[in-house]
Amino acid sequence: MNAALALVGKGRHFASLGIREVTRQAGVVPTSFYRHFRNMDDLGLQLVDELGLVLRRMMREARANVLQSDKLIEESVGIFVAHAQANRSFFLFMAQGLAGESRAVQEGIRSEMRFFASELANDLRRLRLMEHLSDTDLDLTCDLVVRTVAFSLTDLLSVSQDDDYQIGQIRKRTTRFLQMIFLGAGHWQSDSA
Amino acid sequence: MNAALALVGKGRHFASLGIREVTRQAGVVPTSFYRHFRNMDDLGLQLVDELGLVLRRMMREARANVLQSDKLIEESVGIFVAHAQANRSFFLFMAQGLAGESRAVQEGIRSEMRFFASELANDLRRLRLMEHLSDTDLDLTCDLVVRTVAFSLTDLLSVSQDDDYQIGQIRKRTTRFLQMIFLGAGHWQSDSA
DNA sequence: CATCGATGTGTACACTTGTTCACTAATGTG
DNA sequence: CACATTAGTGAACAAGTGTACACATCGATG
Repeated sequence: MNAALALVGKGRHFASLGIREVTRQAGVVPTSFYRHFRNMDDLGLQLVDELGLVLRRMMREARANVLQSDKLIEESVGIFVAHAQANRSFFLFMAQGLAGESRAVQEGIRSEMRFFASELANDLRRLRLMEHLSDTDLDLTCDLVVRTVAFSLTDLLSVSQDDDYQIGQIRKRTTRFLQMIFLGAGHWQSDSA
Repeated sequence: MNAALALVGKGRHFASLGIREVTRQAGVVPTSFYRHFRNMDDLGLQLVDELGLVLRRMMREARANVLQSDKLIEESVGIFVAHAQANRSFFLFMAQGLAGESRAVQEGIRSEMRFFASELANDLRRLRLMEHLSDTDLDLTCDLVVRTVAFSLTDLLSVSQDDDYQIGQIRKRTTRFLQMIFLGAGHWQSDSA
C-alpha cells in the first residue's frame, strides 16, 4: 500500500498502476502481491479505509485547536492545508479516486466525504452555530463546504509542495469561499425560499 | 479521439488507456495512431481542445434560453445537466482529467474552467446582477459557482444516465447550492469583510 | 493522367503484464 | 521444541504493450 501511494505521489495515476509495478516499488516479487490483495481494486479499497483514519485524525486536531477561536474558518482551512501537505499522496489518491475507474473506490471516497460532512454538521450544532437552519439545510451547507474544500485539494495538489506563495493564495481563496458560503447559510430561509 | 472517448464512456479511466487499445476500438491498426498523435498525452490535449468547443456551445445555449427568465439558476442548472447527459463521455474525460496524470491535460481543463468562470462573470455584469461586488469578488463568486457545478458533474456521472429520479435530486441539490452561494454573494462586503 | 501528401497496413522486436504453481523462509502459538 | 500459519521466492506461460520500418491505398491538385 505504501508502494502504491509512493507511485501516486510521484505523479502516476492510480488507475494506471499495475501489480508488477507496485511490487517492484515495494521491493518484493510480483507473486507476493496476492498474499495481501486479490487485485488492484482491492488494494484501492484498503487505501480508502486508511484514508478514513487520516481524515478522522484531521478532524480531531481541528476540533482541538479551533474551539476557543473566533477565526474558526481560517484556522480550519489552515489545518486542512497542513494535513493535505503532510499526507500528500493520500490526498492525491483521494482526488484521483473521485473520478477513478473503480466504482467501489469511488463510492468509498464519496462515503468518507459524507461522513466528514455529517461530523461537521454535528460540530456546528454543538457550537450553537447556524441554529436557524433545519437539519436538512444544515446538511446541505456542510455538504457544500466539504465539496468546496475537496475541490481546493485539487488546486493544492497541483502546485509544488514548497511553493509557499501559491499555497498561501489557495488557503486565502478557500477561506473566502467558505466565508461566502456561511454568509449565504446565515441568511438562508430568512429572506429566501 | 472518438474511440478514446468511447472507452472512457464505457467506464475506463483515460490514464489507463493504451495506444493499441484505442486503435483497436477505432478499428484501425496500431501504427496508424502515430499519423495523428505523438502519444496518449497528445491525444488528451486535443480532447481538451474539443472540450472547449462543447463548453462554448453549452454557454451559448444557456445565454439564449435564460435571458428573460427569473428562474435563472434553475434553468442554467437544467441546461448544464442536459449537456452533461448528451456529452457524457466528454464530461467524464473532464472530471478524470482534473486529477489526471498528465500535467498538461490537467492545466488545460483548469484553464477551460477559468474561461467559463470569466464568461459567467461577464454575463452577470451584463444582466446588471451583483453590481455591488468588486471585480475581484465577482470573480471569486463565479469561480466558486463553476467549482460547485463541476463537482456536481461527478455526482451526475456516477449515476446511470436514465435514473431520472437521482438525476432530478442532483439537479435540485445543485440548484440549492448555487442559490446559497448567490445569497452569500448578495450579502458579501455589506455586512462582512 | 501523373504525382504528392496524408492515411492506413503488415511484420517484426524487445519488453512488460497478470496469474499459476510448487517451494522456502520467517513468524508466533501450543 | 514442534508445528501451523503467514509472507516471500523463482520459474514459467500466454497475452498484451509501444514503437520502427517499408510498403500500399486513397483523394486532391498540378
